[in-house]
Amino acid sequence: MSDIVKDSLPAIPETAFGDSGAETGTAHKQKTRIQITNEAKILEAALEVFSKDGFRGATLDRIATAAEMSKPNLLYYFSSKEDIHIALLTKLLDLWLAPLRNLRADGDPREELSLYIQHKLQMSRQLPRESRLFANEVLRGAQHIGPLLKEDLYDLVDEKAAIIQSWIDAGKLAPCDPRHVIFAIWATTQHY
Amino acid sequence: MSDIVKDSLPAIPETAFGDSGAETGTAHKQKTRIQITNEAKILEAALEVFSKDGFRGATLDRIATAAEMSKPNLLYYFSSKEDIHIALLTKLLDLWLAPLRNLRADGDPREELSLYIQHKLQMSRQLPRESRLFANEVLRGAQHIGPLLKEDLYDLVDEKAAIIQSWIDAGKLAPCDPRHVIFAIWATTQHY
DNA sequence: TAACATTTTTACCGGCTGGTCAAATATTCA
DNA sequence: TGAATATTTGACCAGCCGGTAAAAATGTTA
Repeated sequence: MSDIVKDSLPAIPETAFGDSGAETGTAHKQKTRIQITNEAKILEAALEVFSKDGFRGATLDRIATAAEMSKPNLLYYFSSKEDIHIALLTKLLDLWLAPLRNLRADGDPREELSLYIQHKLQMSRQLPRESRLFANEVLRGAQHIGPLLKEDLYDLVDEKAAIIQSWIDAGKLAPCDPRHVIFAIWATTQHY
Repeated sequence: MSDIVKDSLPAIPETAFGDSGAETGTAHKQKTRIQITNEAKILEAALEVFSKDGFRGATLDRIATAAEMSKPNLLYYFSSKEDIHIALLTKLLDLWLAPLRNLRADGDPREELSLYIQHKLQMSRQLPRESRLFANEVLRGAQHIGPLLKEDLYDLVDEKAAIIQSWIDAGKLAPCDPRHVIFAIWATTQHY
């Protein structure tokens, strides 16, 4: 299959999500090497399973098998199925929001929106499981990341919708609902 | 939420899918009134549940409850969970393909593609459950309608890709992979 | 109404589900 | 080393899963 968009944009950094070290605020115990590697294995397995079958369709058994681990052992690291799901979404949220974050008020609307779309498309091609994971979650009404989103997403959408509105007001862009623009582009995220 | 597209296109006919009467070929027994109404109730309930939770995530119990029916009673009309799912997809396949079918070779490329997109968007807004149902199915690799699709979809995509290619050859459209155009627009189907 | 076919319910099954518990094992470190 | 801690395992549970069997209830028709 040929590409509709060039693949050499900013290039999504695989290591964009760290966080396995010092926690802020509450003094957590230092994580063991085993803990770190096993939690990573579990989240990788969970990404595979959740992105394919959705939250309800996924099972702990399959996640455990994919992580090469017994189910009780898996539950030693995460206390419930929902716990894993939330941990996974939390870990990937910033990555998922990155394209929108990059939208700049200064700059040509057409160019900025085009960049945003390319960034989104690039992500859905390079990280299809992550894209499907969020597609599934949003599809089902964002039941699990609702609280998370409140902190980040709403402000972000507000902020970027304001930018789009400013372009409209300046006559640089045809009048339309700024939020609807963002949502419409979001819908394009998943290519399958 | 305001509309980005005018809602008064061809208007999707609710009764576009009949089929509850005479079967072609194999001589089926005439369906009872009760059969007709109950099968309709089940498919309506199944649409609700499958579109929300996907195939694996959906359960017969929930479908039965939604159809106000006991589970064994439900299984009197459809012999398995997969049976219901396939029946539902089959029933809605033509509806789902309709927008693409309408793409005409004669006519302005910009206008035709724009119409196609509007038709798709209209469908995802007016029939969100149906859209999500197919989105889910395609997302998981079209495991259940694979056979069905072979009959219809591949030919259809071939045919319409050829139309787009002819526009490119005639210099009416910027060069690109015609199939990719179709897939990109498909991705826009689900708005959530 | 009686014979018949259709529909619905009740009771059930084996396997899977998310999850617990306590015991066994491996690791760390004084 | 050995004690303390961290990890892993196996056995288990109540409830849900898709699905079955057969009897009971209902509808149809002569």
